[in-house]
Amino acid sequence: MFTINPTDPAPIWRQIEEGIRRLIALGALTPGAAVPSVRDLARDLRVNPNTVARAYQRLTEGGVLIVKRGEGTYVADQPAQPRKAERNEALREAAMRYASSAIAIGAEIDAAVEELESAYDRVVRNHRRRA
Amino acid sequence: MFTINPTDPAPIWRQIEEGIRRLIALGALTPGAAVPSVRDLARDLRVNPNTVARAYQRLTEGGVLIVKRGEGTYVADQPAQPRKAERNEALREAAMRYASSAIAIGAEIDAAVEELESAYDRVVRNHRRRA
DNA sequence: CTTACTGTATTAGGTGCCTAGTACACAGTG
DNA sequence: CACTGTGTACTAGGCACCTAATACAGTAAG
Repeated sequence: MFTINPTDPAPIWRQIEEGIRRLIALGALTPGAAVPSVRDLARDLRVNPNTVARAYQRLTEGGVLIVKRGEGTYVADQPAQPRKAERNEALREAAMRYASSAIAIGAEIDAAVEELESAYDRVVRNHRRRA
Repeated sequence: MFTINPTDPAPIWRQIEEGIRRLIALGALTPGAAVPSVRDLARDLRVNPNTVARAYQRLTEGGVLIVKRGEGTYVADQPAQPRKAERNEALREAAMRYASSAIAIGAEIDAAVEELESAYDRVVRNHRRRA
């Protein structure tokens, strides 16, 4: 599905949460589709089941996933998207972090944009390849 | 000088380290310039002196700062820059994190680029204003 | 019913980060 | 000399995160 980066300062449960959201945004996970069981995904990612459960729980609270207890977890019929204002703010903060890092490294904006486009391509290609 | 984001999952000492590197890259801190004392910067950022000391120590080990014990800390005459290969890798990873987040949010690449350019502008302006 | 799979909850332990406090060695100044 | 301001080092405590192990509740299939 996706990978976990242990060196990333972001908590693993957040990486999983974002990974699921990304797959839905990319269309790799469609409404009603079954999501891997907590134990399966934990084994795949080599992570503790509790960590996966925490991510799933947050996604369920957020209206992205639907849990059928004893049966499994599924993508909601209409996966909830953050409000426009929240999306803009989240994007702005993410851009700010990237810009700060890039400038600290000594990268010009052109290089930063180019690398960003490459990254976008890579994520989309990676998705299509595994799909 | 710069600000600390307590909600950022990145450790504070790393934010400080990056902040100093950013100021040098922007020209706000020139070679030979004095850097705030550990206690002063700690008071400004409302952070424990140990945390600032840790960042300074890493920057000193990296050849970015020079410490004159009992006197103060200064920007090295020729601040060390990471190797080209390392810079590219760091930029690629940062771009990947940004792209992953942006896609998960549901942002198109155009919006991501636009927000990135805004962030770059903001960082540079903010520097010139305080300088 | 038994079995095997779901999600969920609880407890315990280890690690990294941050804070707080204290102490030491060095340099400059009155 | 004493005093102040440097960087540095150490200990102790609290917190978030991750892991590990175990147990419980619900669903489906044999």
